[in-house]
Amino acid sequence: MSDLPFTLDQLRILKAIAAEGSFKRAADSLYVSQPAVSLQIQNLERQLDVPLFDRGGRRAQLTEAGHLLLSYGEKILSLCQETCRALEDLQNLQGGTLIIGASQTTGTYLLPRMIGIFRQKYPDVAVQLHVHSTRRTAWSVVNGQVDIAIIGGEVPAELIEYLEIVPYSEDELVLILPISHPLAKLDKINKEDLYKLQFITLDSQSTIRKVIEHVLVMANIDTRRFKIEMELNSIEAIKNAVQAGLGAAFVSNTAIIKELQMGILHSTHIEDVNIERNLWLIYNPNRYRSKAAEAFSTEVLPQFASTGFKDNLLKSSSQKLAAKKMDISMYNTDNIID
Amino acid sequence: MSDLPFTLDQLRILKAIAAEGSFKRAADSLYVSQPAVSLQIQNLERQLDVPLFDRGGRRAQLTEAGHLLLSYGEKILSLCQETCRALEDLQNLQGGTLIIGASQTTGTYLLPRMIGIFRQKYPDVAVQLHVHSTRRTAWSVVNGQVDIAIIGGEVPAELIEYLEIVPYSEDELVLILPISHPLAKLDKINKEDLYKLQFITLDSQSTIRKVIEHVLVMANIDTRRFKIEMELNSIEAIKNAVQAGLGAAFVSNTAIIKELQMGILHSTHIEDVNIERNLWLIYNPNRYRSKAAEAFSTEVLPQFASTGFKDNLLKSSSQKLAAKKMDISMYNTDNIID
DNA sequence: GACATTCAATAAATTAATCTGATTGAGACA
DNA sequence: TGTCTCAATCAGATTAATTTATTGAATGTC
Repeated sequence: MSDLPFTLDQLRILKAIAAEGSFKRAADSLYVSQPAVSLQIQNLERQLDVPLFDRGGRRAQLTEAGHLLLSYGEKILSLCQETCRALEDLQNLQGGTLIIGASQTTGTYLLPRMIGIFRQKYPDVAVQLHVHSTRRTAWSVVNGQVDIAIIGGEVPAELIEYLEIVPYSEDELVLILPISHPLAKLDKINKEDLYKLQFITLDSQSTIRKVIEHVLVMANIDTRRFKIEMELNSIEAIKNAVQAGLGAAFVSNTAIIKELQMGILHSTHIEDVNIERNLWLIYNPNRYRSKAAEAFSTEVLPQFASTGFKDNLLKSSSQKLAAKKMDISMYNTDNIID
Repeated sequence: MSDLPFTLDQLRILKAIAAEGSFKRAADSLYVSQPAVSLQIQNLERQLDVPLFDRGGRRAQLTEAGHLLLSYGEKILSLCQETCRALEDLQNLQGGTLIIGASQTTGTYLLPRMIGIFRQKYPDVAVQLHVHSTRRTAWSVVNGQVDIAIIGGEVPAELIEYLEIVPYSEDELVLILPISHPLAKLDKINKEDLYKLQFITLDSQSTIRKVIEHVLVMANIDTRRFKIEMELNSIEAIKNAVQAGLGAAFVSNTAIIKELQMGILHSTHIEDVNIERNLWLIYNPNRYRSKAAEAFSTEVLPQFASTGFKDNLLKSSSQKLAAKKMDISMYNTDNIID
């Protein structure tokens, strides 16, 4: 098949002969027989149609063409070595890239800490964090743009069959109030008090808001009576708005750790209501799992997971889905957050 | 014997699969059977102990390691080719190959004449002419697939530092009309008449069209008022369309020499407007320059060049850039012509 | 949902390439 | 001239690579 007039082995032999100064010693240094060396060089000369050695005496002397090929050959072989090194590095997590997807809350408050831990262990792996809507994140995992992702919303139905979806942990949503607010003194507030508040919320399509409304409606709270002061699309912006006294908001408790410590926000619960959502780990079981993704999954993720996650992970990976082929594309990218 | 974990043939196969997007098509393009490809890739994966493809379905998708090996493999293979060229060149300067790149107009009308002259002098040099978009041509020069190229468009900014770019000559663009057209009797036509014409043009992304629009707008002509009858992607097709009376078009005057002689097209100018573009000679100063390329540059190119080209060439080649390491690859190939 | 198609993996058989061991011939040196 | 070493050559064996044919899975079609 080969259109190429030489092989890497032939270059290696050429180099060895040049280094050793004799076919015999080159053969010894390469642990092959002397005829093997002779034949390969003959092949090489025949394929290139150029003599590479002056066989005047017993000493092998390179011709001009031999020198030229040797100098190129050394470059080629060293590139080959570089290639091997690069591949090894990739295996040993000395290089490579880990791309993690997340929705806003987890991407902002949870993953940076995880990535910090990972980077301490594997400083040579470049980590990228892609924060997008659940929908878009799921698509990225399916088509391989993202290795693994942690999301708070439901995976679009059409993608479920292409993904491994593992319950990762729970995210508790709490009500935050300005510290100056009269209700901020209480540890729990009752349902009726909710109707008196001004709310600052995310977009109505966001997962967090959907979860909240669902839980509250289940608890016989009429969310339609809520007064919504404003809708913002950033959790940081909501926190600042609440802090400035503009109203109350539901946010993940992971988002306000710092503010609670500093005493600039107050968080509280609603009597008899617990607002929680599941966080899910998703990955594509039909794709090659990089070493970096493996290390992140087994060494970092469990530290932040709820109990049972590890078992879930193992179970799910053993119940491998039939490998289905994915050949559809995402057309409308949305910008729904969280 | 081989300590090397891959062979050049395996790299060739890997590259073919990546290019063709399938094992089967790669096998066809290499003139081997499909199992040969499969087996070689399996060997490669076994030797490297790393999967190179995601075999999710029928589609072959490179893994991270696959991409890494591919990018190194391309470098290695291109170095091998360079080696061959250097060797060919050494044995006989009348042998060897000269590969010239060009964009559509120059490749169709200018270079064939140049190559004819060159072949008279050096009948044993095999000359290849690669006609592609400016962008793709520039990439080919950078990675050594093409020795020298003449292009009409701007070199992509990211490649400028890897190329020597020399102004070569000017290409004048003229308006062509069917001989039966009422305006064909005039030597020059005035601006207002342009708005009455039906135009046949190249794609709006083509260099020629960009140049034309730019010059006309500078001359206070509102190109948005032009009636565009059709867009074709071949200059020959445009000429035929004009000849058939379907409309008028702007083309390089080098493209219509024959038609003018035969009297089947009429060319004209616009009053007070001169549409010209620069043609550039590009080559890669960091690569081995073949004897054939040298001969073409010094003996044929000057015959068609504008005055001063020779000085430019000398000046530029003396100001040799520090050899920069080229470590990027071209990802999206475009098909924009000229 | 059944059918035909296409692609990649596998199996078995064939062919090609490469290696080895033994031998021969050609310089180098005493 | 004889001896020694090296490289070339030959025949046989081994290994590697390729081909044809087949299977199974995934897609697309009606």
